[in-house]
Parts: sequence; C-alpha cells; structure tokens
Amino acid sequence: MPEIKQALMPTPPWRRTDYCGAPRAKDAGREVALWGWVATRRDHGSLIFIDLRDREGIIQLVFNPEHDAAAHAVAEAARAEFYLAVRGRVVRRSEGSVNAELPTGEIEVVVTAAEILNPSLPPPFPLSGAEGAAEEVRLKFRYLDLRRPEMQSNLRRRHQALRGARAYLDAHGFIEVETPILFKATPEGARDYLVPSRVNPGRFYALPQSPQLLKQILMVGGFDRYYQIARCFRDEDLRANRQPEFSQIDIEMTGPRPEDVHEMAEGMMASIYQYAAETEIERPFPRMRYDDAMERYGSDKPDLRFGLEMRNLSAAFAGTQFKVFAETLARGEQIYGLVLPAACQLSRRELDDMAEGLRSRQALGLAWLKIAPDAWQGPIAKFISDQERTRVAEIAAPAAGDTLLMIAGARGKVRPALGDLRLRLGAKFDLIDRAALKFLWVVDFPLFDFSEEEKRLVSVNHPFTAPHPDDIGLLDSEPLKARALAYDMVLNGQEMGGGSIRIHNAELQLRVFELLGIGREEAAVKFGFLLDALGFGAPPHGGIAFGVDRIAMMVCGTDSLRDVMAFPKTQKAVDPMSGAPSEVDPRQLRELSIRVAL
RNA sequence: GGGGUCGUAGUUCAGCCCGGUUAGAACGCCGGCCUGUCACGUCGGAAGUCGUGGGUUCAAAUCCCAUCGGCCCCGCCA
Repeated sequence: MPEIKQALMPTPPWRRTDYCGAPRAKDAGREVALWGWVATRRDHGSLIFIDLRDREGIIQLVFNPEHDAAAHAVAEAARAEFYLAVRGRVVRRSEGSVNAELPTGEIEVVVTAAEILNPSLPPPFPLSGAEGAAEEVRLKFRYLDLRRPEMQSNLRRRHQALRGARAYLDAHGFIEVETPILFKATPEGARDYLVPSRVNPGRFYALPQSPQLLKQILMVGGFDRYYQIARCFRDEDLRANRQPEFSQIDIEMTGPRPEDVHEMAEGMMASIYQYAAETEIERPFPRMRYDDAMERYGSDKPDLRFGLEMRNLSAAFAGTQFKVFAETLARGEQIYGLVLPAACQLSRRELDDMAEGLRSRQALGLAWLKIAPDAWQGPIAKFISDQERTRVAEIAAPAAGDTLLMIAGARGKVRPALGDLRLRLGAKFDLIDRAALKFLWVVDFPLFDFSEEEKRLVSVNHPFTAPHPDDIGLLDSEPLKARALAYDMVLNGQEMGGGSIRIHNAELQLRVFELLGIGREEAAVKFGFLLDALGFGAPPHGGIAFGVDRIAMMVCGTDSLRDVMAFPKTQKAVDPMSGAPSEVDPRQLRELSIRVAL
C-alpha cells in the first residue's frame, strides 16, 4: 500500500506553494503544491473531484486517470479528513462549471501527483454544513471541530482583536509585563483555584482571579503604563458566557483621571474593531451615572439598542385608592413602570404568566393597564382615578393602544426586576437593532454595598478602588452614599470591561479595609505587601481590564463563549477531550502532603 | 445547592402522551455502477446495552423512582 508508506514519513514529499483557499483566476497556468484535508469527494467512476480544505479555504481538485493513474488511485482511496499532499496545475474552469459559492470557484487544480500523508477515521460528526452536532461531541473531538471554517474564523477574529489591542497599546507607550500564575489567595471576591506547594507542605498558592494587585505594584515599580493579556481563574459555576479560566486585557496607568482611562480604552476598542471587524465605532462613548442606569434601565449595564425606558411612577399614585399601591407607598417603597408601544401586544395569558413569574421568583406584583383614549383597561383600571391618569401621562406619556406595565416594591428589587422584564420584552418583540454597537460608560458606581448575608459593607468593585474625591468625607458618616472612581464599559447590554482609579495612599487603604471589616492585623497579613508598597512613594494610578472572551463573542456575533475559545470546558468544568480534571497518582498526593477526604 | 430541558444507529432526529411481533428516517459508513461534479447521481448492504440502575406489568424506548451526563437559568461570580 503506497499510501501507508507515505503516511509513515515524518515530512511531506514536497513543499506547499499555496494555501488551498488562495489561488484565483489570475493563477491559471501555475503549477502549485497543496496540503489539506479532504472536505468532500465526488467519485464519477473514473473522474474524481476532491474539495481540499485548509485554514484559508477550499479548492476543487480534479483527478483524471488519463492524466495520472497513480494520483487517481490516491483519490480513489481517499476519504473524508484524509490529509493529502497534491501537485498540479491551476486551470480556469469551463464556462458553466464555475462555482460562485467558492472564492476559488473560478478555477480548479488538475492533479498530476498526490500522496496520502495521513488517513483518517470517519469523522464522528459532519464537519461541513450543519451546526448540528452536540456540543459534547464537538468538545471531545475538538481538533475536528476546530477544522470547521466557522471555528477557524472565530479564532482568527479573536486573534485580530488581540492584535488590534496590542497595536494600540504598543503605540501608546504601554509595556507588556507578565505576572505570576502562582500567586496568593485573596479573601475578597471569587473562590480561588488552589495549588499546593510541595516544598512548603500545607501551604497553597492561588491562581490569580486577575492581576489586580500586581499591576498596581508595577505602577509603584515605575512602569508607568502596563498591559498584559492575562489569564485569570475563578472557581465559580459556569454560564454560557463564563468559563473558569478566561483572559483579560489588563491595563494600568500612572496618574490618570477617569476620563484619561476612558479615552485610552475607547481608542483601544476602536483599534480592536478595526482589526477584527473592519468597523469604525463612534467616539467618544456616552457616559451614564450608575444611578441613572438603574433608574432608567434597571441595570448597571443597560442595553441601549432599544427604548422601553423605565419611569418612577410613585408620585403619580400618591393617595391612590388602589390598595396594593397605597400599601407600597406607605412602606416607603416605589412603583416603577414602562410603556410597551401599541405595536407590541401581550395576551392576557402572557401578562398573567409574567405576573406569576415575578410573584413566585421575586415576590413582586405586576400590574398592567391598556391605554385607551379615555378609559384605561385592565384588572386594576377601576381603582385608577382621573387625576392619577393625568399624572401618569405626564411622567410616562403613553399613547392609545400602549400597555403600561408596573411593578411595585422596594426600589432595590423593583428596578432590576423591571429592567429584566424590559430586556425580555425587547427580545420578544424584536425591538433590538442587531446591527447597532451601543457603547457607553457607566460611572459613579457606589463604593460599598451592604451585604445582608454577612451583615457588613462589601466593595462593589474591589477594595482598592478609590472613593470619589467629593465623597471622602462620607466614609466616616455615610459610607453607603460614597461614590467610587470606578467605571464600566458596556456594549449592547454586556459588560466589556471595568476599572477604577485606585487608592495609592496606605492610610486611606487601611481606612477602607477597616470599613470592610478588615482590621489592621488582618490587612497586614493578607495585603501587607500592597500596603508596604503604597508606603514607598506609590504614584496615583488607575486602569481597566477587558474580557477578551466577551470581546471575541461580540466581534464574532456568537452567544457562547465556547465558540471563541479553542479548548473550553463544559458546565461541570470538565474538558471532554482530555478528561480533566482527573484523579492523580497517590504518590503525587503524598509528595504534596495532601490526603483526599471525600 | 436549586429550577428547566434534552439523552434512541457514527451524526441529526421520529417513535414515548395512549405499553404489545423484526425500533424507523435522513446524512454518514461499506460494496457495485458512473468522465464535469460541487450536499454528484444511482443500485445494494451493514449498523442500536433506546444514558445507567431499580420498580410496576404477562409484556417497558414508552409508565414510576433513583442516578449520571450535555445545555440554559437562579444562587454564586465583575
């Protein structure tokens, strides 16, 4: 079997001159040598066509037994996903046999020599055509999945996005510095992945959740402008857009104001979109205060691709006869509503389902009114006075045929709930402009939130975030009212990145730790190196970090992170291809002084 | 930890409600024929622990319970 002999050879019998996807009509007459996988094979008995595929595309090969019997024999033996080397001449296809679907469709290669460099088992799922195959199978045979043009294109766009980021950052004086993967466990934030230290029995490294502290220390270390495409690890449950390990474009600058970070980040994002999508994006991005985002969209990452803005209707219902609203207001709670335009009609059933969902999940009531010119309609219409209608109309301006949806309850619950409803309605009625790129900055985040679980203040961002200069006085009196110098970049309702100006003064940092319930001693043990560093002339600094995977999802237009990562894990954080995580040899555990208690 | 949903040839799915002979289809695979196809065509063939375990029943892919796994979501996570 001549094909087996060639398959044992470590290198191909001839060099490649072109990628399969490269030749065009102008190459007619050229002798080319190609390597690639058999995408499809059409055997006419004597004449055989093979579509050969590599990363650049697909080209049609013609095997005619009258030209070369040996090459033809190879084509006869070849099957899907065999890796072939061929030589031949590029020829123009005859009129009428041109394939307009293929970029190479005006030409074909008449093969004069062919070798099977390696045969293939029949692929366990079809690589062309349908998206059909179950994700588990795709992940198990990821090397085959990655050959698919769609995955090839996604990972290349991701590569281009990173090129765009690097090009911009390089041009603006940022220095790429690598930081350790074996780092120190941190008490705040997500669960850490731990790595035992063999030479220090009983001690553990943690994989970094982000290089946050290290990049701050690089500022103290004088690098002035730093960036890194950093791998980050968080041991939390997975989602369609969340993997346990992911990448960030991590950036830190000495001495910026928030606006300086914004300008830089917008420039970088523009560069990313140029490289990865050949798209110009509009700058500067609008800015929205956190309070406004919550008030109008019920979210700290509002999707501005459609309207359906929320309004606080509490004032309109002061003194109302409608018992539920009256009780809500008496408790000091709020009524928020949004107007669904006449074009979007919800059936009674749909409204009831929505109401039921809100009641069971969040213990919130949904009320609705259909707007008719005179009398509004709905189960609660009879409780609504003329005066209330007038006042609601002033605030929310509904038109005839519209539906007014209202949720009553504590502000902290109502706004996100209505915001969530807004998103579902936007999707349901297809109000979202798919082509739009709606960037914005959300600014003036609160510095702290109160954790009901832990009965203490927690950082909204992280404990190193600087308070707004106007609010430093509030730290002592009303810390929950203090704003942070923090900002998120949001695109189409997705958080692309977030950052802040950091605390660069050890005293202020200790004060913030204290408010978070971290005493001086604990701070010294856990963050001593940071506090020490801040004590040696640490310059003011701040920065931002972007989710590379989410950026890749946006430029590829996919909903699943797994489509833009080469080797993602399943929801159970398993890699079906390698079988990780796996059990290990008892000897390895002994060396690490680890005993497993299940 | 919780909710939803799916699991049947290599793949995608039908059959399941309403239990009843040999569990079907398409694609793929194997073999034959075919010199202009491009999802080639055409003739024939092989291929299934119905996720796993238990239960109900004369009889289970089908009904019940448990369990494992994929996906989506809540919690968790910036």
